[in-house]
Amino acid sequence: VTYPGFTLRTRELETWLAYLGATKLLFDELDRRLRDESDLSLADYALLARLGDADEWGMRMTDLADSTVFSRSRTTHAVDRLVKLGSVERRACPTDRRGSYAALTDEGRRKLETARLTHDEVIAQHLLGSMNADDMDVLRHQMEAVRASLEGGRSD
Amino acid sequence: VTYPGFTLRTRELETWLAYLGATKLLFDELDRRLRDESDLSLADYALLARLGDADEWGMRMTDLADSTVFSRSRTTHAVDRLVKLGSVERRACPTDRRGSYAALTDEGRRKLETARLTHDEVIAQHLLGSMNADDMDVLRHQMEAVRASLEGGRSD
DNA sequence: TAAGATTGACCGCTCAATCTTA
DNA sequence: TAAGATTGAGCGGTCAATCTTA
Repeated sequence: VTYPGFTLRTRELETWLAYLGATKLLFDELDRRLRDESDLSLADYALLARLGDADEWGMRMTDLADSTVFSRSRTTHAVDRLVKLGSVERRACPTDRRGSYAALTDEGRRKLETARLTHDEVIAQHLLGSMNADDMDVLRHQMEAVRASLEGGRSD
Repeated sequence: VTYPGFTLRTRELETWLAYLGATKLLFDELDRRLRDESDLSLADYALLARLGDADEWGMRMTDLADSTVFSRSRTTHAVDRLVKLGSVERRACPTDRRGSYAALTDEGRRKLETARLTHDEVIAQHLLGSMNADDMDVLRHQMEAVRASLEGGRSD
């Protein structure tokens, strides 16, 4: 289907442009609402949400980076900021002295609970608002295919 | 369907996370390939591509900003950089002396032609690769609904 | 008074280099 | 020698302030 030295057809280009534009608007809106209402960027929220799913010991930095699709250095910088803000704390890794854990503080957990309301509301309203269960399944499968097609590269 | 004080269900959350992760991977890959092969960021490419669709006079800065979903100031900064690189030139607006036009130079047009190959290849391979025409229509309609739900806010 | 556009300070992200332990 | 993680310089984007013309 696809080859070097080739050009997108009209339907393909329009699909991509619709996806690009809508996605930028959605991410920007979500980021803005989280900043306004919880003083958190979308990237910060993604990190806290991941840590909220982990147990009380938190997660290894590398796992946190992988699960958010952030680079290692970005994860280090962002976690450092969240530590300064009091939402996250670091812990040594008992089994591998190169390793480092990040975990939510009580304050981080509270902040996450509040921010989740904003986050879920924006996603429900603007992304999922016009979709039924079938639409969601279609979108999810499409996106899983995209991810499968790309997985394996990332690092830092 | 959606209200404040509410939480995403499993299917909804998984749909969003699949979309978020795949989109980040795709945008990062596209940005990386454009930088490697054409020395252009994805944002630069979006601007050049829009100018490439305009006539030889180019576009007003505001129209360029709106069509790329960038803020006005970001558009100014980015166009300034592209002018320095020789891909874009500025022109005065004859009918409104507040206005400013940006247009491709010959070099910009050449650069766009090359970059378009990379751009289209990545999109065709990783986004559209596993879709048929119906899938594309579904995705496009979903994304148009998202955009409609968000349109009207942006400025700077 | 508002619209088009720009400016500069600040901040987060990327990249390459570095450090430490496996 | 490689893996986990961090560091700091450089750069692009945001935001608020500003300038000019409508």
